[in-house]
Amino acid sequence: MRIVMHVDFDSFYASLEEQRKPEIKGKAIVICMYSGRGESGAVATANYKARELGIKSAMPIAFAKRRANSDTIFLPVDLEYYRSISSQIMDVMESYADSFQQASIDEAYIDVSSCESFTEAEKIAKQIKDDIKSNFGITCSIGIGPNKLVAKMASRAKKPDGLTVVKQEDVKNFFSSLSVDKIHGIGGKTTTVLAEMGIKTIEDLAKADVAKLELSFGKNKAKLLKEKALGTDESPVAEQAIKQMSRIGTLQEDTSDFSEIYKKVEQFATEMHKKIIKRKIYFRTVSIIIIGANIEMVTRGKTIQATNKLEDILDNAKILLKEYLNQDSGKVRRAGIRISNLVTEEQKENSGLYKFFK
DNA sequence: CGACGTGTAAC
DNA sequence: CCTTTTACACGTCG
Repeated sequence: MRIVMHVDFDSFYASLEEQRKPEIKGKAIVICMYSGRGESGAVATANYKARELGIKSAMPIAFAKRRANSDTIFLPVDLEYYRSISSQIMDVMESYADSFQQASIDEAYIDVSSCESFTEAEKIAKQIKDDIKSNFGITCSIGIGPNKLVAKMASRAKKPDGLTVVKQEDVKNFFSSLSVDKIHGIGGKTTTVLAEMGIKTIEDLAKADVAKLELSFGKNKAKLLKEKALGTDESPVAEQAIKQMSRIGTLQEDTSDFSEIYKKVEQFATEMHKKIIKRKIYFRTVSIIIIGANIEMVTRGKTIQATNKLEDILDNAKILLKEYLNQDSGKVRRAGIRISNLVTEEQKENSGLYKFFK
């Protein structure tokens, strides 16, 4: 039996800004991602004061400004700073872990199965919270459960600065009160379809007929939904191998001019190339990502032999972009690049051997 | 089955 | 009025 902890830093970006700018403490704070077109952009994080005004992550900045009052602070993201602090906190947390998994810049799973009991795990959680608070001046919310799914849902149950423990025998009771959209992995679309089937609570979902779920969701997802509703999750706490890498950005203005768009793609490709060389990663697929003036996203990709050369990204991106602009229509608002089908050096060598012996 | 493009979801 | 990055599942095509 495992004991898994999920740690979630409370409105991380906003908390860090508050921490280094004491004069804004106590105010509504909105951390913004600007696209480079004046005030256009989206909200990355809003602190709890700002959330009370109805300002939420992913909301267009223009919307947030309408909801803001004269005391609301708007700041641009400083990702480099957040990343450096995040990595320091991750190091601290990892020191408490039997195994560790960073889930994002502000979330991590800590396997503490070597604890004799949930009570002991809870003590460690308190230590972690104190440790983070005294060393970095921010709070976090922690959930403890028998697996990652339950731990994650527990950490969300009480925020900010929460600590929630859900033992195996408490899972059923903890879940029964919640609506399906509280399950990690069930978003708006799935919730709507489930509601049409008369399934509203996690309890409803746990009792639902799998065959009926399969009609709407397909075999795989139906099974997954059912498992989640029962609080089952065997996935281990372990760092996941990276499978793809992408960069995308907004153009100065909407355009269908090849060289304007390619300039941006080239810039992203160069940055990404540095990263894969440093990490000794090879790729097999190059894709361009295009978001039109209508905000619809399109991707066009091509798979080749494993490589790590910048030239291979650039050449393929160039071809794909030309093809796209030739046939498709409409102006482009945002453009970017993705490499996927990532392989390690070793995997690349092996695929070479396979070819050799074939 | 692999490749490709889209949709859903979470951050 | 519209950000960024990653993962995964599904349908389709050859």
